[in-house]
Amino acid sequence: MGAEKRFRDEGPAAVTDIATTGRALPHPEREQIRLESVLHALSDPIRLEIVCELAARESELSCSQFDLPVTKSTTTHHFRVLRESGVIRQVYRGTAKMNGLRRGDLEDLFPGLLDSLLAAAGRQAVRLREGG
Amino acid sequence: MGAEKRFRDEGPAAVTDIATTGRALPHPEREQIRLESVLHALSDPIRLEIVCELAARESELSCSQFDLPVTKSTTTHHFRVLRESGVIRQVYRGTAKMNGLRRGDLEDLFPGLLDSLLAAAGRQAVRLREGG
DNA sequence: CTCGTACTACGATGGATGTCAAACTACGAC
DNA sequence: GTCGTAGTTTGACATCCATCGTAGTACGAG
Repeated sequence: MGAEKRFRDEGPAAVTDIATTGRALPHPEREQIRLESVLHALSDPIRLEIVCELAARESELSCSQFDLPVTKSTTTHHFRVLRESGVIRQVYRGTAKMNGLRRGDLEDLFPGLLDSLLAAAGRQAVRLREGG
Repeated sequence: MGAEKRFRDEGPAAVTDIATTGRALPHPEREQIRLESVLHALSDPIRLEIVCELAARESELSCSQFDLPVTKSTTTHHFRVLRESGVIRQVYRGTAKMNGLRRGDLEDLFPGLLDSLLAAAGRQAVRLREGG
């Protein structure tokens, strides 16, 4: 699927995002978010877990607060997929990178979808835990 | 992600599925359906289109009734992914292979999810058509 | 039995994807 | 400035995946 290549060549001049600290991160606009990309992003167990965790706590979480069974570079990769698909918003705060669900945008584009997905994931988690 | 290999070695003796004609097709049981697999299946534009079409007409459709921009072998591939993920049920009727959504099973496992997904897909189709 | 239709199976292929290790950058604290 | 923490980048690698073409199988009609 044609994932648009993105560039990180902005010098210190091009700070487009209003982050609390430097370093801008490319996010798709709400209108650019594609359902297929969202579904693809959530079709990976680790990314689904991240999103569920993010939904459970209402607040934003830094990448390091997740206990994931992969290395740091893989973690970076998964968070980037989630961001570039439009599922989460990432902002630097000092040395930490805070992650938050883009609830509003997703609800606008696909009403009810995120909640259904989270409910489905929760249900399955229970089902798998009970079933052994 | 680990798709369980399946076999098609049942001789003329093992007709497990109650098809109108021979040839059985392996389907996952309802309890075996995984959310991640469903999302992965639907994250492909062609497969999403198939599912939308299948939902629009309430009836079952044969593979050849879809006008897809890929060859026959690729079409076979996509239908198999949908079947093996538990999204559709396939049954042979004569030389045709009829496809139907597994609405009941999916609703049982993930209440409301399929409708949200279909609504989201429909909404996006409208949005993309209008936006050019 | 033969033929046509509908679909499958089997490679092959180019591109995406998940994973890691190692080296690197950015920031806050001291 | 130096150090440690947090996250990135790069390159490598194995696997997966969508796609195709060609050859093959299954079934109904004649």
